[in-house]
Order: sequence, then structure tokens, then C-alpha cells
Amino acid sequence: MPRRPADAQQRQAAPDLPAEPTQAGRFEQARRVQSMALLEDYAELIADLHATGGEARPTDIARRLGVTHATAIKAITRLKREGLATARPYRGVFLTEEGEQLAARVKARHLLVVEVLRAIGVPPDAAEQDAEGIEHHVSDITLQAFARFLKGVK
Amino acid sequence: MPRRPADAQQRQAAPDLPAEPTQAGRFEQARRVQSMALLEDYAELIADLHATGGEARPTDIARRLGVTHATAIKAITRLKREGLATARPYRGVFLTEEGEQLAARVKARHLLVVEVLRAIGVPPDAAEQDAEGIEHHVSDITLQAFARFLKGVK
DNA sequence: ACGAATATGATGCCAAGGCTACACTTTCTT
DNA sequence: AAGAAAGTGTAGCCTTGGCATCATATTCGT
Repeated sequence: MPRRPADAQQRQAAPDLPAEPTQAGRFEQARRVQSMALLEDYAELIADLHATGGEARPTDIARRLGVTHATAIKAITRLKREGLATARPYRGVFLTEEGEQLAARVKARHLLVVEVLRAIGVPPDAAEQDAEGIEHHVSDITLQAFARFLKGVK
Repeated sequence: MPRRPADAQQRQAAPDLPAEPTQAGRFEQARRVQSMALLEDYAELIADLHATGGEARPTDIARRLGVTHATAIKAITRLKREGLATARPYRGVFLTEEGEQLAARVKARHLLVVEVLRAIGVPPDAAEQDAEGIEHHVSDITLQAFARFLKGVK
């Protein structure tokens, strides 16, 4: 996480708000997106676990993500800190309202990305694999374009 | 960088080689990709600086990327460590043969991704912005599909 | 119901990639 | 040519997200 530069040397203190169309701006944005990716993945997975099995235990989460439980717990801590989740010891993790909304958005986006890749002719396996990384970088504007595109080819 | 797990607890020591089609496998792959993204961006930029201006100084690189020069130098150190670049103090950074190849691949991929986004109907600015993050997650297989797709709509 | 197995949570370690600050070169300007 | 400006490199700090390990808590099977 960039932690607000405030560097005096050679950066004109961009007010952070506008997505300047400069190369540096694009890279900054990409880095910002990246820092959200983890939260998004966890939120989506927790929602999925609740939707299917019923519980989202740290160990389940860790296994599904391919990390150790310690890593999962650390991420869950961050989710709690961000107000996206709560957890009762030995009772699993629960998404807050905000967390649920994030998860829903992420899931919809994931499906759309996979669909678009498939429509373009990407083999199913590759589509699934690449979507996992791509989805986090798909902006709302691009997402809308994806939806329109699918309506066209459907 | 994952640093080879060797965890004994609940992971069956996957030989690292096969891209297993499991969810955990997909996430691992996405993380692996992520760790390459930085090197790719730097290599591409260095090649671009050489192609246009002529020199790739740490400060130029830092400015273009929107980071401080200290950060750029750290990344350059990693590039050197990975055998992708060399540097002569106060004389700029140079890509090795391998670095050049990486840069070329990355650039071609970037252009293709932007083109595909445009073809799908994504506005230019969004296409440029999103491609910056997306490109790193586009596998060779998907890239080939992209190329075929463009031939079709061209 | 109790002991083994499993899950949980807390620590501590590591590397990457941000940052600031400071020292030292090089280059530019006058 | 000398001082100012700009570039370069080093060091130290922070956060994130991996990891292993250990001590507990819970759950399960007999």
C-alpha cells in the first residue's frame, strides 16, 4: 500500500483523486488495484463457502486458496480491519453488509470476464486461469463494455 | 515470492511444475504471475527509453513509473540479480539479451491486449489503464486466442 | 468420556516493494 | 573554476503476504 507519498523530490503532489492519463498515473492505479485484489479474493471465497457449504473456516479458506492457515488468518485480520468481515473464534468468518456487496460485485465481474474470454475464443481452462488475475484490473467502464459486447455476440 | 513452501501440514507438496486446474492452483499461478509483473514493467520501460531517448537512468525510470528513485534502484537491483539487466554507475541501465527478449514479448503482449480491449468496445483511456494491469495475467494460450480474434474482426 | 486428531490463533521470520533521509557524484550555470 | 542543481546510491523503516512453529481449543471416534 502506497501510504501517501508526500515525496518532495520529483513528484508534484498529485491530489490522489483524478486518474491522470499519464503513464505514472496508470502504474499507480494498477498498484492500487493490486492492493485490493487480495481482499476481493477472500471476500468472494467466503461468500462462496457460505453459499455452498455453510461455513467459512480459516482452514477451508486456506485450502481453497492454496496458502497456510496462518496466512489466511492474517488476511482475515485485514478483512476485519477494513470492515469487510467479522469472525467469531472457532465459529468461522462472516462478511459484513459491505463485504457481501464486495463479494457480489467481484463474483459478477469474474463471471463476466470468463464469459468474454470464452467468447473471444480462449480455451476454458486458460480462461478460468487468466480471469483469476485479470478480473481485478477490469474497471467499471471496461466491465460495461464487456457486457455490451456479450449482448452483441450472444 | 513464494520461496518454495515445503509445508507439511495440509498441502501435498505439488511438484510446482504442473498448472493444476484446481482453485488453489489457479491462485498460486496468479500470485506467481504477480511477482513477475514488476520485472516486466521495468524491462519494457527500459527498452522503451533506449528506443526513444537513448538512456535509461534510474531517475527517468522512477518518474515514468511514478515511484521514487530509491524504489527504482531497488527494482533495478532485482533485475540485475535475475540476469535481465546490467548497470554502469551514473551511466544508466542496460538490458541483457534475456532482458531484451522479455521486453519485446511484454511490449507485443501489451499492444495486443489494448487492441483487443478496443475491439471489444472499451474506450481508449480505460483500455490503456486496464491493460496496464491485465497484460501480466494474459497467458500465451490466451494471447494466441487474442491474435486469432483480432484477425477475425480486423 | 476421554484421548487422538484437527482446527485455531499468536509469534516470529522472510522477501518484495513502497517510502524518507542522507551522502556522494556529476553536470550545469554563471 | 567554483558553487548550485540534479542525479545516484545506501541505509533504514513500513506494510503486505508468504512461510513455519508452538500452544491452545475444539471435535471426533472409540
